[in-house]
Amino acid sequence: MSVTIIDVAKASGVSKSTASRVLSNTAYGVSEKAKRDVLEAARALGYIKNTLATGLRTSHTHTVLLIIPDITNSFWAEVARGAQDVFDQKGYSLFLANSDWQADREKRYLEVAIANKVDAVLLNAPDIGQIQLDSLPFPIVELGDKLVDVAHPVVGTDTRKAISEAMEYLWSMGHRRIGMILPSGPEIEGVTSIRYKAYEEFFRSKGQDVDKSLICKTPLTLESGRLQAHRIAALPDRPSALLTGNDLVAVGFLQACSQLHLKVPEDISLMGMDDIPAASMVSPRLTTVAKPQREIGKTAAHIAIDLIEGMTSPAKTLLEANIIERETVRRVL
Amino acid sequence: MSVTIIDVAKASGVSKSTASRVLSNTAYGVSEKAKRDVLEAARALGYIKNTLATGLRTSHTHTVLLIIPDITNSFWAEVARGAQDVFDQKGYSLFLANSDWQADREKRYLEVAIANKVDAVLLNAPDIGQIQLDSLPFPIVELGDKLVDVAHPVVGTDTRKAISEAMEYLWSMGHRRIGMILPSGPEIEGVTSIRYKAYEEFFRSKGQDVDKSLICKTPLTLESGRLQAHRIAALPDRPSALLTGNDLVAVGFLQACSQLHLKVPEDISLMGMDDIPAASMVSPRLTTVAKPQREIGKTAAHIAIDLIEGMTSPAKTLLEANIIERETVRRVL
DNA sequence: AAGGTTGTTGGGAACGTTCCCAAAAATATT
DNA sequence: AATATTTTTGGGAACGTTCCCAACAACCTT
Repeated sequence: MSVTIIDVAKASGVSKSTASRVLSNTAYGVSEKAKRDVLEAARALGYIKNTLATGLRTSHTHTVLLIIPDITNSFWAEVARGAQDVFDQKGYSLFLANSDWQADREKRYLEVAIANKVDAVLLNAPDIGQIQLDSLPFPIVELGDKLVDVAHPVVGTDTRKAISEAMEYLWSMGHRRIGMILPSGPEIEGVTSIRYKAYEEFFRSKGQDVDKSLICKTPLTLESGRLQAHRIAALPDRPSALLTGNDLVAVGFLQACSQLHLKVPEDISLMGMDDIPAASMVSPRLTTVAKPQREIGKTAAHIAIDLIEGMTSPAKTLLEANIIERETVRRVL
Repeated sequence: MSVTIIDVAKASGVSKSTASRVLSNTAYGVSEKAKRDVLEAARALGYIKNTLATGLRTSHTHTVLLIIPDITNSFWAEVARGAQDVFDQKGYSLFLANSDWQADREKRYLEVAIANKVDAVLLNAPDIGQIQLDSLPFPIVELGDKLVDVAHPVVGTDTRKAISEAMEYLWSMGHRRIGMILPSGPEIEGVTSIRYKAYEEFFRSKGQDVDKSLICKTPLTLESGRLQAHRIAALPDRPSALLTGNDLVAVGFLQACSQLHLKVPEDISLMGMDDIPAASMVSPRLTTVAKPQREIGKTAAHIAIDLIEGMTSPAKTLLEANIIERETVRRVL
């Protein structure tokens, strides 16, 4: 079939042991000549190591599984790309899995991970209990903004800071009545409440009370962005700026605005969150706060590699979002 | 360490041979009782098969490598998703690789594929020679619109038909002067020329000559879309409709239009290609011809599986694009 | 009841590595 | 020159499966 280490050994006139020593660069205690001969023979024969055999023997596969909700979502695609780039560079191969937010699929993929003896797993899996994750035979790095401390490292965005910087930006542009659209649905990881808290905290720091009528919870979809535009347009005393839970909502809002008698940013300023590709394509181009998506993937990958190599790692890494100024926020007097 | 088939065998009081027989459902010639006992023991012990060992023994890993240019590009993300879904459902795991259009990376990944003994490879790799691909120890399915016949199956879009349907659509909306923006750059796979041919052919079928001044070649980016808008706005006798090489160009065009004295679709109709997510988010929402991205991934996966299982497969599968009517094409008299 | 047939079973080798251990060769020490 | 030390080497077992082959049991035949 394919050329094995034994073929290489024979061709270079040494035993498979020595051949293995040089080919797995575990090799100190091998003569220069032997080294050269083996390497030469390997190259000549086009030897490629069978990683299955290596993995079986060493239980070290140089393989990692990435479990994300949906690769089709640009956020996760960026995360995946970031992770892939560093794994690739470090000689690891990446398995990909889309969970579609279904706990049973997440679980099944973890079995795949065990079966394939991966060295580590990166995942976003809000639905899987910690107990289950802790008993796995490989290190885990979680992708998300989890608040609670868990046994494995988590890397995500510093949402609290992101919100407060976005608010500060709007404030600095002269906005005082700032509305907010929060994600509804099951209170996973306390993500909604951390946003709300940051919002409240911001106003408190400015010596203002929060006006609860400026806040609404809704699923973060295009459609609900449109709906909110209609609602807000009809408001007697509408906010001067709006911070939406993600870019999709903001884009939906924008779409509805062109039909309505609402102009952005003249009548209302709009700020999104995530910086999806479309954010720079709609018009006016959407001002938003970009999560460091690719950076999240990269950091998670680095942490995973550290963990694989037996080093310790930070329990929680929260990366900073940054504001992308475009055309949907205007300065008011 | 983990529980092996021998543990299961012991626990159920049979030999590893019988245990293997039932656990690898190669099992006819094993008593009902033994079957039940083994299954029961396996479940009780939480046995998960070591696929490395299986792979080493059988050289069948139930593993596939997908090499695409960039997962961050929604087109490829969709293809990946489609492939993943069917592989997943058929019990295959998917390795992901981003080549960034670099031939050396493509080659390196092929080595990874060999080293990991994958069962098949799906790739888009215009730069890799056929000779290299043909000598690989696993079936290959190529993703792309290749014209020439090659030794392995190709699945892609029927570009010719897509163009001619798009033209027909514009024609049916009353347009007669239809401009086209073609991809420039190295004439890979003859993709540009097939588009041009379809364009020419269409006019010929309508008994018209093509007006070469309506055609331009340019890299398919946002920026060149903007540039083209400026150029076309200044044209003395501008086309009534424009078919762009992809949605990105169309969106760039659209962006520039809002500053210019050019209204879409009132002054000029616009039709994109690909149906990227942003196409439905810009305003006016972009009419476009959608390639069956996810379907391409699925089909390629099915073909790969057929190939793995020793069945024959169609040499070339060209899937149909379909027109998504939105708001950038208007009917003229 | 002896032989034949079918159905079930277990032992052992194999897949391609790595790694332990002991042997051999080279070098240093007295 | 003999011994001690270090360096380099090769044989064989092991990783967890599958699969070939032979052995055994059970059931039919006649």
